[in-house]
Amino acid sequence: MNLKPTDSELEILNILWEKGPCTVRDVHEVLEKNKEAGYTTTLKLMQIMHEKGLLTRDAKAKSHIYTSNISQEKTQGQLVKRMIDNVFNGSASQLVMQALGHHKPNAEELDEIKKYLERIEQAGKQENQ
Amino acid sequence: MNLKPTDSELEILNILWEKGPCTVRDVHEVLEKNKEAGYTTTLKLMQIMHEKGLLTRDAKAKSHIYTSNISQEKTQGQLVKRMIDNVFNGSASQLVMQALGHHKPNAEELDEIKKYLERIEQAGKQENQ
DNA sequence: ACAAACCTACGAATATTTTCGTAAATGCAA
DNA sequence: TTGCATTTACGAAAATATTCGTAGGTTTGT
Repeated sequence: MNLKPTDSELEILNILWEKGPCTVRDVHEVLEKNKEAGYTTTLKLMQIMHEKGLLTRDAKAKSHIYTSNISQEKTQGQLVKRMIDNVFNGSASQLVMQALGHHKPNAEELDEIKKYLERIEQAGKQENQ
Repeated sequence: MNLKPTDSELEILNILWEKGPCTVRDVHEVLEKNKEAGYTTTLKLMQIMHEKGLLTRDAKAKSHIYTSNISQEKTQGQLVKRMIDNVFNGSASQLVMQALGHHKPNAEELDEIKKYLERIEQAGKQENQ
């Protein structure tokens, strides 16, 4: 699936990824904390997302229950890939540097990243033997 | 300046960042390599970008010469920040991992990233003394 | 000077996203 | 059952992005 969720759609996906299956009301209440929005606006958005295949829904209950139909990881991956291509001319490491420069990771995150790098490095050496 | 260039605008900005000041024709010829597009479409886009303040232009020459009015670094930074907030729930390191996972950096890039990380780490230790 | 080529400005059509009002259906409580 | 609250479906307005045609001006070559 070739995905390009809009900003509004992403807001909804984030809620569903975090909270799991939700009614429109559930989602709407979370959205309302951060911004003005009419209930039917949220409803319509989720209906459209359903049409697009971004969400599945269970209509058995009195209120329909929506679930994200795309994985958070895959979506993140595709958006990152798009950004590398469109904004960083294909250079993933440039993106990495920008991300690190802007938002310093804490010690724990640093460790995680370093381990990840070492694994990549080891794999690279293997290939060159 | 609060920036949110669209995909089309980003294509044009990328060209201007790489080639420096350009006429509409210059930009259009590069765009044409990768996609179908009418000349007046490119013209209109660049005019709108000029209105928005994304581009400056010199109308002295027979053909106007456009220049990006926003820095590549700053724009990249803002887009990365937006992605961290909207897609990775504020976690820069998650974005980093995704980026590294998708596009393995070569040895040189790896070195660069590791040095960067070490600098961050040292700075962090200083703070805790 | 004349025509061909090129450039800008501008309006408008098209597409997409976001928002909301209204009507119909459903569930619930008195 | 009757009325109120909630939900869905749907159409359409509003906002934004993209595309292109046409008119009018400038430059260039002959």
